[in-house]
Amino acid sequence: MEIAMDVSLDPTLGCGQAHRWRKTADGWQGVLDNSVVTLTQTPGGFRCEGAVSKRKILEYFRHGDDLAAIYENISASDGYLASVAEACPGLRLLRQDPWECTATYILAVNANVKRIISMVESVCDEFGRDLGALRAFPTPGEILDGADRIAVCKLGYREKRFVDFAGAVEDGDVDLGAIGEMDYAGCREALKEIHGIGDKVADCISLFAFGHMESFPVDARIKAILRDVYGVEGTYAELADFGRRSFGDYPGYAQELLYHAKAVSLVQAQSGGSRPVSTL
DNA sequence: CATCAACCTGATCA
DNA sequence: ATGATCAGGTTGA
Repeated sequence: MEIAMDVSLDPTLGCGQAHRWRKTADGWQGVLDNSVVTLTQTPGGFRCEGAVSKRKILEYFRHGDDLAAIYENISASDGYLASVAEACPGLRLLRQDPWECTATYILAVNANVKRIISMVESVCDEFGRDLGALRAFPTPGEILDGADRIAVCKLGYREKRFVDFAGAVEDGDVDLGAIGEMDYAGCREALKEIHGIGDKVADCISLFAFGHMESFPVDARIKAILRDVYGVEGTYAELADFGRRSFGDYPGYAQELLYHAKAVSLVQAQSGGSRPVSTL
């Protein structure tokens, strides 16, 4: 199936917002709507091999986002971001499944990308349904049914949080559908009620699963960029607010671009690290 | 309300 | 080789 879209698969699937995409010789392989799919870049978008509906693909890649308009808006807000946007065309935010996104970001706490991937994969290997080349991300029920085997996944102090979250979803104590109906502030607060979810993870889930564009997650990397490039330091709330009022109408996209720019070492080339550091 | 040590695990660095 | 430090934070005091 051919998908026409303004998108670059490499930064979009490889930037760390989703944790199960792997670049193989054939293209990007992952699981979408419980089907194994392989995505290959084309000039006008990408080709998708696998049993998934076009509707699901378009939804996952946030087809409605007008990337040109978003990049233009962001670029007008800030010179550094303009250079980042120009250097990284086609980076899209994804709309991830709320359950999987929340569960994986509970695992992502205080761990590097490699470790996050290893934890997510081990959870899929241990509990997920066999889909052929890959396994599905497990359902809450599948995790609870095999909870006595959870130790093999080596989740550390995330283990109890992960199983407890599965139980809360299964029991209806956490209603992700209802959280999806909330505005950004409500969504964020509701997510923070869940043990193991703090400011940063709540913002990631608000952005990557619930599509709240005003979310500006501040992790260690973003914090370093705000300090080194913008000379800003402060508490989580202060830094997130700085991001929200500084980068146009799409703070979430701005955050993802800044994050990716750091990944490709643009910060050193652009900042020079000469600006004074101030507090808010 | 801000600060801070403790926390599982695995990788890197001295 | 073996210990310190750190990595996409959160919690609880």
